[in-house]
Amino acid sequence: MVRQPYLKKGTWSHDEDQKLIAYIRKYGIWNWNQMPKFAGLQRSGKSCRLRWMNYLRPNIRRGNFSREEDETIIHLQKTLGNRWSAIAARLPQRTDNDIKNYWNTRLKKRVMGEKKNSSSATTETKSSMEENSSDADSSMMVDILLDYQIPTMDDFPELAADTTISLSDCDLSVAVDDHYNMAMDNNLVSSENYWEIENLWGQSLTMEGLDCEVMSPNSQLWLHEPIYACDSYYDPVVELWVNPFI
DNA sequence: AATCAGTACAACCGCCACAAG
DNA sequence: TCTTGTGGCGGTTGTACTGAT
Repeated sequence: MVRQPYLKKGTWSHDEDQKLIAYIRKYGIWNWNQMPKFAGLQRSGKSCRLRWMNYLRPNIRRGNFSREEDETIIHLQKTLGNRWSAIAARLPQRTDNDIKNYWNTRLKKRVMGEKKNSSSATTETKSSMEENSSDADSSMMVDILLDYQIPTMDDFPELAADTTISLSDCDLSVAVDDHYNMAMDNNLVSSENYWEIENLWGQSLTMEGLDCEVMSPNSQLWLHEPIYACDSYYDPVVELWVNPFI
């Protein structure tokens, strides 16, 4: 009988965070299920992934949602439903979990309250809504987001695509996916352009010059996999976090 | 100071889609 | 075609914090 290794649950400690950050910075993301073992973490791959995606990943903005963000979330939730990842893709630096929590704890109540008020007040409806500046502002913001047009390779002549490219799974590609879908719906971009763009993101995220021998016993297995380049995730904030402890 | 209730946020769970063998 | 492994998503729960009593 194979004994399952002990897997820690619950809140992450500072030490665990540092281990995960340091490991990903050094070796990139190759396989969430295998990674914790080599990073010295007694966590499930899922737990590591979640922690990284929702908390440790660079360029994440946390808390203090602006009024524009509030209105954008409300609008997008109205149009897209509870598709938090799709909503997050339209709100730079916000995670789907963050948006979901924010919606469930605050915005939902606010919207419900507004609904109650609006249903009780039967008279002043359409005209007053059009005059409502915050609504107009947020509508404009949503329009801007939905109208966003993806750049083509012509916009980046300095990045002629004759290099070897491997695609990477990252939020940027998710965002590109969503923008692509929107753009395709609006006949703004061809499929050829899409792959050029996807490759463009991929280029900056492939790994280079890693010391494979020290990564893991089965490093050969993942050497060919598309992963985050360690340095592509460089971020001054993470640098601040990591360096004092290495 | 202690306790309780409400709130915000972190994390887990179960399900699904997809790719590879 | 089926099975298995992996990653992603949304719903839900757990936990820490804060303010009221």
